[in-house]
Amino acid sequence: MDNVIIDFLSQYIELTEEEKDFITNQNVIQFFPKGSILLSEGERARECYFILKGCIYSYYLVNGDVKVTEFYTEQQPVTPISYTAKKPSKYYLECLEDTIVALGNEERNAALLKGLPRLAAIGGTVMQDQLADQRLKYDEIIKLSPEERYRNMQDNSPELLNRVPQYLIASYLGIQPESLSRIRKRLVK
Amino acid sequence: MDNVIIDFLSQYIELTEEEKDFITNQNVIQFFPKGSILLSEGERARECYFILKGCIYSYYLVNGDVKVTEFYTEQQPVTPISYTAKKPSKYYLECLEDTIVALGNEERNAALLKGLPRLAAIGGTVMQDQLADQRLKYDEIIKLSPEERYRNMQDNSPELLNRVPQYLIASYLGIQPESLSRIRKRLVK
DNA sequence: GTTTTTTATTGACCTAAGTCAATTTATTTG
DNA sequence: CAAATAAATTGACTTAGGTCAATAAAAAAC
Repeated sequence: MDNVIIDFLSQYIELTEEEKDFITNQNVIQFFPKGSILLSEGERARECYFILKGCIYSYYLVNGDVKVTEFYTEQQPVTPISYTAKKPSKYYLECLEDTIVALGNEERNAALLKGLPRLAAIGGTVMQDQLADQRLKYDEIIKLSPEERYRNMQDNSPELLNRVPQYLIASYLGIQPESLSRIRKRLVK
Repeated sequence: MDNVIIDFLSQYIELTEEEKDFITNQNVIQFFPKGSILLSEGERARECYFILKGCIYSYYLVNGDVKVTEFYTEQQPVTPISYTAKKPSKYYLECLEDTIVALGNEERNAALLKGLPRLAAIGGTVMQDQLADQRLKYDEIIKLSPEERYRNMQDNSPELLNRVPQYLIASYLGIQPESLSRIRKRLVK
């Protein structure tokens, strides 16, 4: 289970066996059952997560309607804006499945960096990658119709489509469940 | 003119007069006339920009159609994905007005950091802010209709609406110029 | 394994945005 | 400042997606 986090870091840096052990021992692992709400609107996040197993999604509640903005799965860091910005969150984080995460917070991350200063160097790169991903996601929404974005999901992340209920996919695409149902019908032809 | 960049940095760090002078002297300032293309699709960006005066916008060309994704104005850093990711750009950067920028590149930024190591500390914060902004922009597009987003622009950045031709605003909102014209007509009532 | 609840589909109708063409208004440029 | 070009508006019509209600299918709970 723990090697998920080692695999992730190994994309950015080569780790010795001792370093891997150190990281593994520092980790605080926690299990959340499906439906657990990790962060609510108005709350200030004091922890960030790295998903070892399971799925988390973020959403806004806009006059009672759920507006999904992201799905996170294995090997993805989940860093709430309210964690870095230190102010109340405007969105929710909820487990879509039973989920196992490695927990981060300020003290623990500081301790990890102290014991393994080489990690500091990759922090910027990870964030750069996240920023680039986020920009590309935004750009895609400007460039493509909901139907085209659904086709992109079929091509690029078909596993998500099986994992996530369709009405949440619809919300993620910015449309109603009925419309997604009709898009799917159009596409099978 | 130069104090634009000092003002920007002062949001994050307090600078002594000597430090301000040092930064000002390090700056490479360049003028680009309206219509200059700073980056083209397929090109690899080797420079990043900080806008002292003027306006830059980024856009994709999708089968001949311009799809605007961002407008940058005074006191904003413009860091192309292709600059950090070191691979060909998928979008264009063009000056909407006569524009004056401070130029950054790897050597110059390294020299700046060497002379003023305290600056390193704020790099992460600037990037965190940019990531948070980018996420919020994305979330807004999921949550709001084109009309609502136009109203948001009226409230939050009315100066942009005067500075930028309407057909580019339409593209930025993800709609056709005709539709924006009709939205505007609806709203005056 | 049957009932209950949740999720997905379908139909009928509505509406915002798209498309294409024509016209008006602003901006450039000589 | 007149001509040329670019930008914005308007009209007529199409279409993708929204809405509301009913039904079907799937999943969860007992």
